[in-house]
Formats: sequence, C-alpha cells, structure tokens
Amino acid sequence: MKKQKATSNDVARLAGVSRSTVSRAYTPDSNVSEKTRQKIYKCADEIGYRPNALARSLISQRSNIIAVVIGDLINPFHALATQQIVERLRDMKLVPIVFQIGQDAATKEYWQAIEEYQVAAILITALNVTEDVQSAIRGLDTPCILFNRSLAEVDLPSVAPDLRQGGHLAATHLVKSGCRRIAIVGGLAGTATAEQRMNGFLSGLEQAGLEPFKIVSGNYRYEGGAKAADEIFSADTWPDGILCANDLLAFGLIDQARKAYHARIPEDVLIVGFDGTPNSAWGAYDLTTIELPLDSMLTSVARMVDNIVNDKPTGETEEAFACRLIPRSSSRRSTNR
Amino acid sequence: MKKQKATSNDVARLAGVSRSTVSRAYTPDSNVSEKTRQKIYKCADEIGYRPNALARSLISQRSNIIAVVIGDLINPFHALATQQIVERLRDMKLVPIVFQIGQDAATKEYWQAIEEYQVAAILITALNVTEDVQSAIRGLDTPCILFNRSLAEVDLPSVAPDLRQGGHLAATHLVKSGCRRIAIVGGLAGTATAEQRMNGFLSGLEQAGLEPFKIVSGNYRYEGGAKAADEIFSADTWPDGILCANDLLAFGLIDQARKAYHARIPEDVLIVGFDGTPNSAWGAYDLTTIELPLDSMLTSVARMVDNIVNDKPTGETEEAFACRLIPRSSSRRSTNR
DNA sequence: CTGAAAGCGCTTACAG
DNA sequence: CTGAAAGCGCTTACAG
Repeated sequence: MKKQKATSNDVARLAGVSRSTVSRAYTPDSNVSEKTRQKIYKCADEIGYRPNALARSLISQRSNIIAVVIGDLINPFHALATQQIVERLRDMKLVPIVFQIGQDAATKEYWQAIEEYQVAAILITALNVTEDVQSAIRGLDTPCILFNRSLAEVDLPSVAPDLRQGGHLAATHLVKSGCRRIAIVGGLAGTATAEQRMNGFLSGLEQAGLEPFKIVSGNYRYEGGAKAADEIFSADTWPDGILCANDLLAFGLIDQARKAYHARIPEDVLIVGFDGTPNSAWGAYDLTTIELPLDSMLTSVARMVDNIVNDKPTGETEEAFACRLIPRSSSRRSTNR
Repeated sequence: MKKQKATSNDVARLAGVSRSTVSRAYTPDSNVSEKTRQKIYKCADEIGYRPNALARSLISQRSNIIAVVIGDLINPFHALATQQIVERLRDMKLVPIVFQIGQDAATKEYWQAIEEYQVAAILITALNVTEDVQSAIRGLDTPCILFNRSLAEVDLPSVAPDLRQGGHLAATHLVKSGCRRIAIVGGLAGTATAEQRMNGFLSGLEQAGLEPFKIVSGNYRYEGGAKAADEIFSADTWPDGILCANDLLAFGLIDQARKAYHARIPEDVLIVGFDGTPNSAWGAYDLTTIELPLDSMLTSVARMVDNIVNDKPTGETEEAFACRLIPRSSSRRSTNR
C-alpha cells in the first residue's frame, strides 16, 4: 500500500552519478555543475525523491528544528505571537515542534524529552515560567530563549517588552486624564510579568503622588476580570480609573461592571488594558491598551535564533522593547463630566 | 562550550553492557532484566544520556512526529482546537511539528517539504483548503487527516461537525423564536465549510416556508461582520433575526449594529453565531451559538492518528458529529415585544 | 536475557 | 567538479 520512499541511492542510480553528488545537489553553495544538478532534480522528481531531513540532521549534526513551548492559546496575544513565530521560523527555513507547558515543566524529564528531538533551540513563550521551571531548564544542553518574558534572575537570553515602562505609561495616562482614585487589577500571582506590570503601575501612581485606590488580584483571564469587577464595584465608592494587567482581564471587568453594576465607561470610570490584542479594538470595548512591541520582539528573537543555528556569536542576551499606548474611548474623558 | 552529547555507546561502556541492551532498556516490552534496565538508567542519568529520537526514527522506520497544518489562530475556535490537538498528541506520546498554511499550499513542494520530516501523518486544521490545495495533497506518501472540515469530494479521512445540521438548528431556532425576516451573513466564499453552513441555514428557513430576508457575504472575520452590519442596518427595513456563519462575524456585526445603528439585541433583532467559542459567553455579546462538538472530534481524530501510527486498520474515513445549540440572551425573545 | 553485526538515509573530508 | 569510504546514533533480526 504505502510505497517505499525513494532514497538518494535511487536517484543516483537513475541519474548515473554517485550518492555524494546527489547530496551536493541539495546542498546550497556546494560544488556541482548546474547541468548535473538539473539532471538530478529531474530524476528526483520522476521517482518522487525528497531528502530525508532526519537522516540529514543525524549525519550533519545540525538541526533545523526549533522547539516552541507554548502556554494558553485562549489568550489572544499568545495565539497571535505563536502564529507569527511559526511564520518567522518558516522564513528562516526552520521548523517548529511545539510543546504545551504544564505541571511537569518543573521536571528535568520534560525538557529532556524535548531535547531528544535534537532541536537547535528552545523558544519559551509560555506565561507561567515559575521558579521550579527555571531550575529545570538550567543545565540543559540546548540553548533556550525566553520570548515575551524576561527573567532577570536567570541568565537566559530573552526578548521582552519593557513592562515596567508600559505599566508606568498606563498609570500616567489615567492620571493625566484626571483620575484620582485608581484601582489596579493585577496579573497572575507569582509570575515575573505580573510583577513588572504592577511595578510600572505603582511607579506611575507614585510619581503623581497617588496611592492605589484598591488592588485586586487577577489571573490574566476573562473570568478573573469579571470577579475583580465584583470586588471593585460592590463597594460604596467606585474608583474613577482602573488599570488592568492585561486586555482579557479588562474585557471581563468591563462586561461585568456594565451588566451587574450599570457602570458606564468612560463616564463613570476610565479603563486601560495591557497587551494590545486585536480584540481591544472591538467596538464593545474600544479599549485603551498598552501595546506590546510584537514586531520588534519577533525580529529580535529571529536574530537570536539565527545566531544560534548558524553558530554566530549570540550578542546581547537580553533586550527590552518599549511599549506604546493606544488611546481609545475606554479612557476618553467624557466632555460632560 | 556546547558539551558533546552522550550516546548509547557511552552508556553501554559505563554500564558494562552492549549497545543493544541499552537500546532495549529504552524500548517498552523488550527483553531486558529489570536489574540491568535500572543499572542502565542510572548510568544514563549520570552522563545525561537521552536517546536520539531522530536516529531512532531513522533506523526503526517509524516516526512519532505528526505534522499539524494550521490556519489563522486569530480565530478563537482554531486557537482552542490547536491547543487541544497538541495536548492530545502529547498524551499519545506524539509530537506535533506545525506549519502555517499559505499561498504555497497549492504547490506540491509545500507538502513535500513537510514530508521531509518523515511525519507519520499530516493533520490539516486550516480553514481554507481550496480546490488547488486538495489536488496538491493528492498523491502524497503520507496519510492526511482533515480536522474540522470534510471534503466530500476528496476521499480523505476527515472528522467534521455536521455543519448542515448545525445551520439547520440555528435557523429553526430563530424561526421558533418568532423571526420572520431572517438575514444571513455567510462565511468565506469558496470554502466547503461556508457552503455547508449556508445550506443548513437555508434548509431551516425553507422548512418553515421562509425565504432569506437578505444574504450578505462575510469572511469569518470580525471586520466582515462589521461590514455586514452596515449592509443590513443601513436599509429601511431591518431583519428581525440574523444567522452568522461564525461567532467572529457575529461579534463584529453586533458591535457595529449597536454603535452605528443603535440596534438593540435582542429587542430589535435576534442573533445567532456559530462555533461556540469561549468568547461567545462574554457578557458584551452573550451570544446564542451553535457549538461545534470539539471533544468528540478530538477523540475521533486521536483514534485515527493512533490507527495510522500503529498500523491498525483505519476504519471509517469520515465522521460527522452533531452540533448543539447554546441558547443565550442574544436570541432570547424579549417579553415586552 | 544478552551481544555482534548489519544497516536506516544521508553528509563530508579526502583524493583525484 | 566528482566518487569511494567512513560514519551520525540508533534498532533489530540472528544466534547463543
């Protein structure tokens, strides 16, 4: 049923050349006459030959497989980033093999299983890179790169947004818009990204001489935002501005605030999200948000991966790119206020 | 810098056994005494040995790599499905290597490049499997499975929702809710899934003796829904119900209808989406939707893949699972109507 | 239960 | 520009 796959031997025989020459025909910049190369391609096509990437990796001791460790794709920013990473890798003739992060990511076995595939590098885009995960990563043979998160503590190459700056930007924006009672909905407890966003928020408020009106813990998910709304709007006094650690939280918060408390946005309260997801532009929210510099980060990580794959010096091991505020109506001070 | 990876030879030497025995220690159900197996594991751990999956595949002529061809992860259903597929594969000790579908998917080269990785199967979850893509797939050495789409024309194994039934369900629901002027926002032109959804809508209306009030073309994206709203609500007469080919279209339509035309949902018009995305439950929309049977589909595709990987007979080559209506407030007939 | 030998499909010095 | 030879790290009959 399943036909036997053609090998380079078959092509060689058919083309009347050696296996070596067939191999060269498929290796860029190698010494083959254009004439034989074309002849080989033609023969190959005839019998449906394609080089075996596995055998090639094995003998040449270099792999064009990159492991991508992803987190929750429900988060639209992660979904978008993952898709773009796949595309960028493809542009570099690299191929992603993807793993979902989970409980077992704290074990050495999890990462060794990845290494079995001889990946050239491991790209981690998952959110929850906790302490124990980090120590599991340490001591791997394979170079790791952190995407969209920086672990200042670990000396892992990483490309990350300047979340502190982004948080500061968000807070300052609300202050400038006239808010004085600013509440904060935090991100997933225990993660570095949540901490950095929070630090940014706080520093922005502090600079304006403001204390946070209230701090509520979130978890980066829609439901967490809805819950946060309950905590915030069930109180006697409402804040006049709310900083959310990501867009998803803001969506949940807005929906619940409107539905259960008839809060008007922005008339009653201004809201700022974080991530710059495509969804933030949706009419129901029209959410002011802090846009993460996805393109810059992708370009940077592409360069890092390229360096690793081509044995070039790695260069700087950490970069942080500035975030940008996208002003929308969720934080537009209403004229009739 | 990069330390030389340990091989089975190194372990064999250290443990005082042959390479064959080391190999057996890592092969389930093979003949090794438990004692030597443990000794081997211990030695392996000492020098950080892990079997090379590539070499293993090469010699054993079987691969546990599965190619997953994805489409647009902006679509939350696709994002969710992709994530779940990755998890299911992992449960089966299989590993996904992912490719983005693109223009070049209509070329044989695109698919042959995938085959270079000796994948055991190709799982296609992308949306736009057009005619020319199909003919490029034909004649591949590797078994392909269509996920979430069925191409009745091609004899490719597929697991799909019964979209026609789902569409019928949606239409009938609106009819029962009292709608008589029902508009339809269609999916991406030229795709089988859009056609099936449309057929379902139409058959539901026809059964009630209704003609569609208006048919507008969409593209499965948020922006398409917003545009459709303009076409529909700028007219003198509004429909009293709208069937959207997917949730994303419904979101865009709802937002634009509310914002630009002050349409009230469900007071002025009932709306039904399609896909059962997590977002449909969001408070801003609370969208009645046709839920795709994701779990059943995943279980089915997992079995198909398992059959292929383990050379078991494939069984039926096409399954269609029933969709379910999730009633929500976007289609709740208002009492004060 | 274990080992020696052959071989998966390829690349890459080496020699011409 | 081309070929013969060695070898990447492993598995699997075969023989014991």
